[in-house]
Amino acid sequence: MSAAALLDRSADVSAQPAWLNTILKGDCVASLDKLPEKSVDVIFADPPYNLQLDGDLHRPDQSKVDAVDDHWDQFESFAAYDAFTRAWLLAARRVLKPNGTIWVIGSYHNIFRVGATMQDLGFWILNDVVWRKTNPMPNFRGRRFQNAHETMIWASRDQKAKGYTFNYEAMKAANDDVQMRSDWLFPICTGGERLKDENGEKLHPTQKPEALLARVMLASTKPGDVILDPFFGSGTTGAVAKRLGRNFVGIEREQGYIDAATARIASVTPMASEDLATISGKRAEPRVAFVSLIDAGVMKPGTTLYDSRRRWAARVRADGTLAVGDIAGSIHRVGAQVQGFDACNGWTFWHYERNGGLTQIDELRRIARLGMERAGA
Amino acid sequence: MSAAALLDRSADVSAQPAWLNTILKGDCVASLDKLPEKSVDVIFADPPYNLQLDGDLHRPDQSKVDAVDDHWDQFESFAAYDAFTRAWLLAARRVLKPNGTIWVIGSYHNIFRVGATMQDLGFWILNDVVWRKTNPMPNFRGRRFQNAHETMIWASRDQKAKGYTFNYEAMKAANDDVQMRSDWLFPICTGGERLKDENGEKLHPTQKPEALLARVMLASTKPGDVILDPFFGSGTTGAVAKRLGRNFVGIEREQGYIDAATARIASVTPMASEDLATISGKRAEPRVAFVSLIDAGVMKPGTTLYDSRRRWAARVRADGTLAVGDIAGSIHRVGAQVQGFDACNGWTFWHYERNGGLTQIDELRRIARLGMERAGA
DNA sequence: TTACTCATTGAATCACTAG
DNA sequence: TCTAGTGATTCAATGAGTA
Repeated sequence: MSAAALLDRSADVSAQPAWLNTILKGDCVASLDKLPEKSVDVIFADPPYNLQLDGDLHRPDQSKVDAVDDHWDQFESFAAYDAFTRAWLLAARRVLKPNGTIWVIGSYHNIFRVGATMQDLGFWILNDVVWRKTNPMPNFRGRRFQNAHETMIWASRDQKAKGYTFNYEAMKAANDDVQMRSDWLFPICTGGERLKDENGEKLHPTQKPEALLARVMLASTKPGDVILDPFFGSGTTGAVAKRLGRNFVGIEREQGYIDAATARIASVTPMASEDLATISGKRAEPRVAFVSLIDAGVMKPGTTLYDSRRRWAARVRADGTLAVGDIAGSIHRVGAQVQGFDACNGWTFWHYERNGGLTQIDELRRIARLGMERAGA
Repeated sequence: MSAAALLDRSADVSAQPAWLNTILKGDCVASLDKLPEKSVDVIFADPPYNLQLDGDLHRPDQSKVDAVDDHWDQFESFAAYDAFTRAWLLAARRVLKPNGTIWVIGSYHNIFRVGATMQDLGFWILNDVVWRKTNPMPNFRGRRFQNAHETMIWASRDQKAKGYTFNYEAMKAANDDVQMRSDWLFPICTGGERLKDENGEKLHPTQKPEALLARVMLASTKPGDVILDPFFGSGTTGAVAKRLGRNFVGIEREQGYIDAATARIASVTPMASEDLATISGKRAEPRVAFVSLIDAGVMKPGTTLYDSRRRWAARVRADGTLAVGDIAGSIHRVGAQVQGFDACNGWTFWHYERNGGLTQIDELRRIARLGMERAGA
């Protein structure tokens, strides 16, 4: 989307639902049920794992606990946590667009149960991403390894949903031109970023760093997308969304957190849209048919094309197909056939003679695209 | 245990059960049921990952990826995999000493199900440990993050078992005198360490590096302890156990793997006991991504960067890319493009304004590296 | 012997559009 | 919804071969 279109969209308030860029107060599942289905692009969830179990929770068969069987209580609390997890994930799934994705963050206390439940409900895991902390809390007793990371699960709505957003080229460019890995290094949230209450104590026990949320959104959303956070807490998701030109919806039960998050988000200045622009790879470029090069006169029928090492020579025909001996077809099919491969990118495989050397025909496609832009195509 | 005591114990063959330092052939659960209860100190398990591949995958050069499609990795459903997991974990738990611990390694395909089942059965998770690979396989289609790690769960037999072995001081000493973290960096198993069959092909599709097993054993076992591996495969657990003066028991179904593992272990020379305390893992040079400077707040989106002679000015964007007019990309690509070169080291080419003069952004990288080294990057 | 190029490979749940 | 066609996509190591 161009910067101008983005501005238009922001200005057209009437087109936005009332819940956009607000915090819904109340229970997570009840609030999710009030949102329209298939209405958000990405969900970021940081669910609690130290649930205070309600007193009205009973064993399925009401039986007396055998004092020897000390697994019962454990099982009971796991079962309650699983039920809670299942309920909010189901409600969240209804709200997610078919090509939307969900991020859930957790530690070893809960992430395995959450991940298994996500799989059971049909979510399709794309990656598990490790947040490595530069400055984790030490292990004071010296009885375990220092717990220096948390785990995020990134999943699409279901297995066949392939159209999710992943800004591959931007992630790669940001990572010194090699693919972004599944292990990310960030400091924990401290200092000025950490919200404090009136006593100077930390407001929220698990406030996430904005850099973590920024990476999540830059990787899996576009400007103008809607990001839902069903456990909004101190509002990091909302603050980062606003800064990065995205829309948010928060759900939170406690008024104290809602007040703090509202003030926090109000003080955020959105970034200039030219700083939000992102690179996109060839996939986003308009398609060019090989035959249109012939139509435009930049490629003449009868021209001979070669692979980079002149192992094969092909003749361009008037209808935009190539011929090598008995083999004929598109630039891609013929390129694949002569090499004995299933597939081949003809644009980069075939070359034409220019100034005594060989030039990829992809160069001609680039020129054709410039012409298309001038024509406003 | 002193070295002398260890020698005594090795000499007293009659005190050792017949199954010690052998590979039991057969089904995992059936073989476990034949072992006496509470007889092993540590279990290391590398169960099938239940990969669900859909068709072939080719590299950009059209070569086919040799994926794990072995029959032992095929399960009909999540329910079938869960039943399998539950069965072997239950059988393993009976064999484990009350103060014993268990390690299970997996990927996002299976580890969440395994972890939840472990909790259901009463195992008490001590840590989840991330194995970060220095040289993971890339994501060839550019549709996800590079899957650059696997996860290990380390758990005690139950919550109240506090007497498990954890060699805290040895781990700390091996890690430059700071606590060993839950994220470990090792290369995958290649080169001379990788077992080959008679055709020169990899013998086992998922052979683990010895360095990984060595750290597991140095952390959670003492010399003379018994380590059980119920999915023995190529026998890495046995080879490392012998080298480190520990005893092993393996369980494996396929005779081919048993033969190869037996020969492999026979060729291992045990380390001198006085050397056992001084081993540590390899460490790698930290690499800094430009975007991490933004994450850390030392570089702000919207900042203008210049080359040393201010011939070009570029704007830093939120996702870690640079923009000069229509040109956008990584610090390296943009530096190359404005100069008309094929390549450019953006770290030394671009500068930022400081105290009225220009400073290389490489200076910021040096600062970031100091922080990363502390995090064991 | 050294330096360089080129081919190979590893636990992988790896497209998208037009008709 | 299905089919056919286009065409996008890789990092770190090892090891063989060559200059």
